[in-house]
Amino acid sequence: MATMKDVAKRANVSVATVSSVINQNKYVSPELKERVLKAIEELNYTPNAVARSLKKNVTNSIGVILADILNPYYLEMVKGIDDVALEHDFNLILCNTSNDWKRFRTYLNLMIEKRVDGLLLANISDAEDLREVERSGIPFLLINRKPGGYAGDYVCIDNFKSSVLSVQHLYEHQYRKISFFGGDPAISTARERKEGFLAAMEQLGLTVYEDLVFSGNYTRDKGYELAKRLVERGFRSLPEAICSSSDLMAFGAYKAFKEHGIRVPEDIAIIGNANSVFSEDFSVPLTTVSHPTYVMGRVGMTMLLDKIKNPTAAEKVQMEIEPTLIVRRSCGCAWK
Amino acid sequence: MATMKDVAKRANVSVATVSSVINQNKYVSPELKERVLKAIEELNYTPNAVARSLKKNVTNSIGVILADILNPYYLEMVKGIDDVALEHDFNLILCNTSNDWKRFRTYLNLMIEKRVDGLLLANISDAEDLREVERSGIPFLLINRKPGGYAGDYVCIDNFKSSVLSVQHLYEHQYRKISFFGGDPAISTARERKEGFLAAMEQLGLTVYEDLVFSGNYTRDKGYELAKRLVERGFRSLPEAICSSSDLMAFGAYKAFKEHGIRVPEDIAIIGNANSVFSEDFSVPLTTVSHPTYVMGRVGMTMLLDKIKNPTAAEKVQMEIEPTLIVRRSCGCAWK
DNA sequence: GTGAAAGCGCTAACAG
DNA sequence: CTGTTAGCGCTTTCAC
Repeated sequence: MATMKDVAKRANVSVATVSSVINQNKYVSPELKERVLKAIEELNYTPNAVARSLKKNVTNSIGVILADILNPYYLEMVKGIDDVALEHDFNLILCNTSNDWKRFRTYLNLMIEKRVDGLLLANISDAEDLREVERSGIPFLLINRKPGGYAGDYVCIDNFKSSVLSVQHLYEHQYRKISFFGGDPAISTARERKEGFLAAMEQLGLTVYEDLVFSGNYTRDKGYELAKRLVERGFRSLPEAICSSSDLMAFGAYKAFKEHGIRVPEDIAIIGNANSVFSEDFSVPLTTVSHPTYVMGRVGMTMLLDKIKNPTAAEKVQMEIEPTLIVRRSCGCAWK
Repeated sequence: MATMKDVAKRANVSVATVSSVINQNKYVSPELKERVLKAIEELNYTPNAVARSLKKNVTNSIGVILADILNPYYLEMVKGIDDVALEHDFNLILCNTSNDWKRFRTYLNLMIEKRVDGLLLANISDAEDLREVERSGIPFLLINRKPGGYAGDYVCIDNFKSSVLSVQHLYEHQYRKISFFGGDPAISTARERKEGFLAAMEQLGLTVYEDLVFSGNYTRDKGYELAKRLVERGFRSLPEAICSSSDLMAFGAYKAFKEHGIRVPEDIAIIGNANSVFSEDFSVPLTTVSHPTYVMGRVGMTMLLDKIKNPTAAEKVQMEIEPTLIVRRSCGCAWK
């Protein structure tokens, strides 16, 4: 592959001149410029970004660390990140930890070795996991997840609010006995959604029945299992509505109810969370909460680039993006 | 950030020795090794992969170019690619072209500048688009899509077969008048699915009604629109079944039929394609064809790494992975 | 076994 | 304005 030296030789100029015309940061006479451009063309020369990175100590690449790439929830977020990155000529190095701590460490180390200019971490629910990142000195920003009470920079969805919206809507439907299907308490978003549920219940003066509040994970199977458990306690003790922390659990719950002849929303209402693809095409169009993940990605990447450009800026950037309720049918709207 | 020189100084050895202990490619006496390791620890030294890349002319990174990252179809594929990459200490640079030719060129150029060791292209349906890639000399492999009659290396799903499976299954249900909802003919997978449909129809001796064969795109809206068109021609002229090239179009078609009181599968059967997430939770559990995209990703990355390791290997690697039929309810199974 | 030194391709003083 | 040159941090001969 042709190098700058080759170009310089062919154009009969110095490498400095070649560099100047490529970077357009110095005046070069039209004649020389012409010659250089011609040589570049003829040699099919492409600048070597590796060499440039070594020299300038900047790689124009960002490491994006995700807990689970199979989760469609992250799709729009990644697109938002990527769109902004490209606008600034940055590249994304994708790191999927598969919720595996060892994999996380491996990736983190690789990112440090590769000298990424910044790190976007979407997998941190525990401050402990940040130790190594901080030690590296690489600018970073938490996105989507964050440890409780985290004082550093982050951008995320207001998960607390997402549950509040759900509970309020169910309340307006006159439901009073509401069950909560929560996620994994090890994950910050799940903790926040639960807190939102409890706070909303209290604020509305509703009784929280301990045996109707569940933790688990965001999967369909878990929703199925929890609903099944509810059903087995007897039809009479069923809650009037379910506030689910994920759409997937809502899907699973529906399946369990259906198997037992319990109708949604006639016998029991359900609200999901996160507005996943296809939730509209669900057996009963799912009422859920929409999370602006694309915006989160864009904002996150923008904030990170700011930090990189301006590392000394003291002000913390903490941002929570507002979710919105998407009313469809599973909550009982258009039925009652 | 500490460099090798710093480590060498602190350990009172030469940089060559430090390099040797890091790469473990030369004998170093236990004492020196000990000292070096200690210095590395104390200085929190991390090797600079940029410098190494420059010297070794190898970056350990692969550019993955996708047409549309929002399409969940690619999720498992990317995971397959990433899993294999990590096993070999490679990183993925994610490039989402958003079906934009200019973006593709921009990314391609960036990948060449960054001197990726290989390119995995999931967006090529036209040989023309490969010109620049070939000129770059970077090892590459087409994945998922490929130009018709492409003679280079690729791995993809047998899309032809996916339609054949669908038609055969519909045939077994005694459906004879079958409509085809196709994708964008500019995309290779759509072309292949259509060819498979036509071939299967012919092979089974079924008549292909020109006005029941549609091209469009894989979206839900398009499915809705096409079904609507069908309905407006009159109930009597409706086909018995629809072979859809995508699940999304099947979802859209269902919606249109439902609005007109046409039942699936009682009045008309539908088979989707690609087994998207949630197709099981669809209003009528969708019969569809499963594409082993994770396997495709793994195989693709493995093949590419082989090419990188062994650039002179003359043999072409062309692989088509078999899809499988997923029978659920929309085809009429468990009803008739 | 260990170290000195050249050089990967580029940028950025610094001279001229 | 243009060219010379010293590195960026690392690997790898080649001597000792």
